[in-house]
Amino acid sequence: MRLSKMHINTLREVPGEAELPSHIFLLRAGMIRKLVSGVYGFMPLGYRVIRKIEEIVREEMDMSGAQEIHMSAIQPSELWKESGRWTAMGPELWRIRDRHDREFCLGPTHEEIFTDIVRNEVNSYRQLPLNLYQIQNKYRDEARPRFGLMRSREFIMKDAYSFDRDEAGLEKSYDIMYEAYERIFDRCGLTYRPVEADTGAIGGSGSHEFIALSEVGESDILYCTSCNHAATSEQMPGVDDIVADGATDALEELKTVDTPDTKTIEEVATFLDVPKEKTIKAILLTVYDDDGGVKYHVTAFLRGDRELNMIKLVNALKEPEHMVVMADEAIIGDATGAVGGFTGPVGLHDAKIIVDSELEHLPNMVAGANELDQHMTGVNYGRDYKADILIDIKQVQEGDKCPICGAPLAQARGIEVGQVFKLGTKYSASMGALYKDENMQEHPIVMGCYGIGVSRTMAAIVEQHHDDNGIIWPVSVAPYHVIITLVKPDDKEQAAVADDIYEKLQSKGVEVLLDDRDDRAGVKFKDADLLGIPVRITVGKKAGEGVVEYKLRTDADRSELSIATAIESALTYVTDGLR
RNA sequence: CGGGAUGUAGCGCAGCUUGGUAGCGCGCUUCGUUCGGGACGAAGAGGCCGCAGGUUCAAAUCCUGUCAUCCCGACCA
Repeated sequence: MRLSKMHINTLREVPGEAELPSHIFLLRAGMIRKLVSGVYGFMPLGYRVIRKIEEIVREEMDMSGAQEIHMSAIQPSELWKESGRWTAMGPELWRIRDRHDREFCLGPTHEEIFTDIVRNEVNSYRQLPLNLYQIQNKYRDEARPRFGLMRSREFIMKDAYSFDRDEAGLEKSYDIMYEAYERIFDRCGLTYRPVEADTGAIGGSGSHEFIALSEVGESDILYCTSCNHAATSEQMPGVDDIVADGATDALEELKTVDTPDTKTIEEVATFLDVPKEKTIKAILLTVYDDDGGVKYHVTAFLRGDRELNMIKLVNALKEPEHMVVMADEAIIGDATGAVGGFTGPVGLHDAKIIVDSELEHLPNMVAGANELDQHMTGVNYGRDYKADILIDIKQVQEGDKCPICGAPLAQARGIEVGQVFKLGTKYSASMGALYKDENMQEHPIVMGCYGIGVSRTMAAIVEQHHDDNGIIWPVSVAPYHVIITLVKPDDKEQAAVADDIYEKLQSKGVEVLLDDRDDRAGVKFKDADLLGIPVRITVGKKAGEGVVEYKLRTDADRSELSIATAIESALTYVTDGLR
């Protein structure tokens, strides 16, 4: 492609809306353009990158035995009501109506659709296992779209669904997808880590997220420095501190003490001169029903220095996440006897009491007395209060113990580029996707689902591969492999050499951009760097002597090579980059 | 959904306090000189100053409302 003919518009200045490198450079390079908040279009070079990523995904999916289909993004509400997610998904589900006032949604994911297809078309165990996938636009009406392609309301996703006759089959399908995902992200040039993940609203029995490591990522992960166990910070199980300091045996008497103006854990601990580990923190929540009415109140208790993990709490309550919200202190106080800042587990009423498992073993704690300016000391689980639910609800943090081996955990941030789920029979059972076995017995099909955010992967690649001057695409996803910078397009000798290299590389299957624009050399160099084309061949002054300049985008050095050697080097580099 | 900020040319911004003919830089067009790391000069084109009300002789500027965009938080298959 000749740049003089290509529609491209690079920006010298950083658009005000962009904060992150991926967002800034993709906009500046003219690869993406925003339509409205969270909705982007892809321009020629950007769309080539998307297609490269899609092609890698396709190759690996096809090689893994999956078959590509294409379903509509428009989905009838009936299917979602059948699965129960029409209400469970909440406002993120992008709902639309047709002229007959019939309800639809723009698909945020396609479990319902694929389950529907399969229940209509699969009857026999002979048709299993089956893995269907598509690459298509998804819609989620995000509360807060951010960072360009990183969190958008419309995005490109590959979603795959596996159908097996039993758990053993699912395990196999899951492993195949897991391995395909490793190959896909390897080929995209990403540094990533698969981590154990929460199964969220989709439900199911097991899941991994593939996290592209990046400081700007929105996902928090924890990984063990010793055994390599890794999980999202929401999912990492807490390891309870077991206190065995002798005091364990001697349970103190329950006493109420005056603690004026000590609403925070910090203040209480300081006032009573005890470590925060000896205190109990209360968190008040309200669970709402579908009509917006109060279903019941919840008081959650944790050791004072801990943070609540909302995901664990919601999972323990078995309620849809968006129905559980931090409570209005005044309302919940009247209903349950809690007193803001002085809430404790002793003497509450009309509230579901959920207690972090750690507290079961911690003796003689300090907790709110449910009276203004008063706390209790010597609070012991079992003797003084009991939980409706006693379970791990604490947020695990860097330095906490690995649940597998006990070594300290390290924390990292990253971008979730893929996720694999073991769905089990959640959808097949509720939607009646059944197969008959050899004995004419009907069973629900055992499902898995597997997603890759294609457009988000593009952003993640840029986050990991850029410098101050622009993007540095890995060869595998670069919009073009080689850019020939023709310094003086009107110099016949230079133009001839550039054309020669252009033709020769293209004939070998290399994708080449020829920068024959009537611009100064500096402008072309800056653009080449911004666009991130892996190999640059500059045809300039010495073209007449058969010498050109060869430079890799990853590399600061340039070298002068003969035309033939430059072509050979480029070809080798590109071939190696494509593996 | 809470908090904060911003809407003026394709992009980046000034002007608003103190109302009086719409500005700057980049980009774009033309001409000339330049020509290997975002050149220089000259001449141009390009605006419902987000939108709607209000105050006023007069509103980009003051007031009210509204919409949009971004940031922090909440939320996030």
